[in-house]
Amino acid sequence: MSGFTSDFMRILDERGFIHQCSDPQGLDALAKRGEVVGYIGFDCTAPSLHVGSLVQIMMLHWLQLSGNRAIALMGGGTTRVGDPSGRDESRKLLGIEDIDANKKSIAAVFSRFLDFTAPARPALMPDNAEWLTKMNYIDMLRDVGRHFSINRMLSMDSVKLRLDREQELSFIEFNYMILQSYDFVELARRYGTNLQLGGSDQWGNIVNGIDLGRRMGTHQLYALTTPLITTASGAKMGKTAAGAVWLNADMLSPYDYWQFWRNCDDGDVGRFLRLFTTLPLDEVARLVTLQGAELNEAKKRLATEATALLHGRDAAQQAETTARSTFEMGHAAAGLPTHHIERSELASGIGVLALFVRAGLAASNGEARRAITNGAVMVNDQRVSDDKAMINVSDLLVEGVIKLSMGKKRHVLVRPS
RNA sequence: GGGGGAAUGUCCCGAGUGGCAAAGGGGGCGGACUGUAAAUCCGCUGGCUUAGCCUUCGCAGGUUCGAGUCCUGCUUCCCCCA
Repeated sequence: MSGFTSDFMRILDERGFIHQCSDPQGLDALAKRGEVVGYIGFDCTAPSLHVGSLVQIMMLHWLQLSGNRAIALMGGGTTRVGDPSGRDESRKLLGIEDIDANKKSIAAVFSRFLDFTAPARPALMPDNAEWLTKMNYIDMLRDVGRHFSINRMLSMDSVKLRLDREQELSFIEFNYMILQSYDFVELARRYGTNLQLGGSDQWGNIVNGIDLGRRMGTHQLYALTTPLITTASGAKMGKTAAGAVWLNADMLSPYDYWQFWRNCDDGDVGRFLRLFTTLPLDEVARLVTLQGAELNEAKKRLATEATALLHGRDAAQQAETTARSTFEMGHAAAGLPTHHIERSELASGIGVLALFVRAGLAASNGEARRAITNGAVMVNDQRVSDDKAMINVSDLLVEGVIKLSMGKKRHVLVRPS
């Protein structure tokens, strides 16, 4: 598997990004000459991408860094159709305004990983709505559709799994792979794109695109997929106490993002350092030799480096400092997620239950009440045992905040305003 | 077109003789132990102004003191025959 001569392929290989590749040697040769134009499509199904997409984003990052061209394709068109890959049920069809809003919100994170203004080979961010929405049905069938064999499409995993389980697969979803294949061809024509990257579940769709390219007369196209990233305990990566691990700061604070990495399994540290940070591999090798409690140092490094990539060095540093003073010194660190409340409201007093719900630490009064019974609730590090307790201005610490804790890990500051 | 099954706690799977806020899992959350890890053990896992009240078993009606459970109609899905 080794023996790559290009920086791009060597880095991807060494850091564990490669699952399948249609022609490793051919791609290596292209990359060696800096001639790779690679893209990844991101559908706009939510207002933010989450860590699940981070592997892909990191590949684009390395692609550009190694002197090739990276394209982040927004799926403004394909999202209107919905990818059935790896799903048991059809997605709800999203409204066009939603897709548009999602797209804008998603696009922001890429500037952290890609340079769109570089003088040489700047990264690009087209939207497949640019061409897909202009297609005419008959032309589409004649130009593109005739190259697709239904027999073969039925054998593709994304389709076959649904059919085997006798689960509904609508015609619109069935068309997704055709659109994705066509994207590849269109990007090849527009920008000289020759590589599509993606998760392992995208292999079928990508290879279809290569096939279509051959039939429609493009230059040679390549496919490269990443392994499915799971945690050491086998779970799909990307859950935390706060829910999904979003990349947008307004949906998951840099502090919580840092915590996500800080809390990873021991067995994941090395792999995650290679995939989600840009630390040199010898440094990674050194970090993973740490044993037992010392491994925590490696986790902090992972958290800070990964957070720095996404939210900037300052935010990462601040998250680390906040974590240290919260967990290692037990203070109400100012950098904790903060919830604002009217000063007047606090003056007249607010019940603990309501306050914890407002701060997002409990879903309902009942849940907060149960948490109190379980001994999980603390105000200013004092355990609360009375669910009728009232919180008011006298609870403000010298820092002018009230620290709420749900269990040992979830802390929020309440600040009057 | 005919016949037979299924739909349960708004995360999922799943039991449920007319007395049911409804067994059991998984997942999640919390606690203990640890290292903010894993494993293990324990608790919690409809809502509320909580001695009580309210809303839940596909949808709409009905029988009954009382319906997840019985009856009727409807919707969706699956199986068999055509």
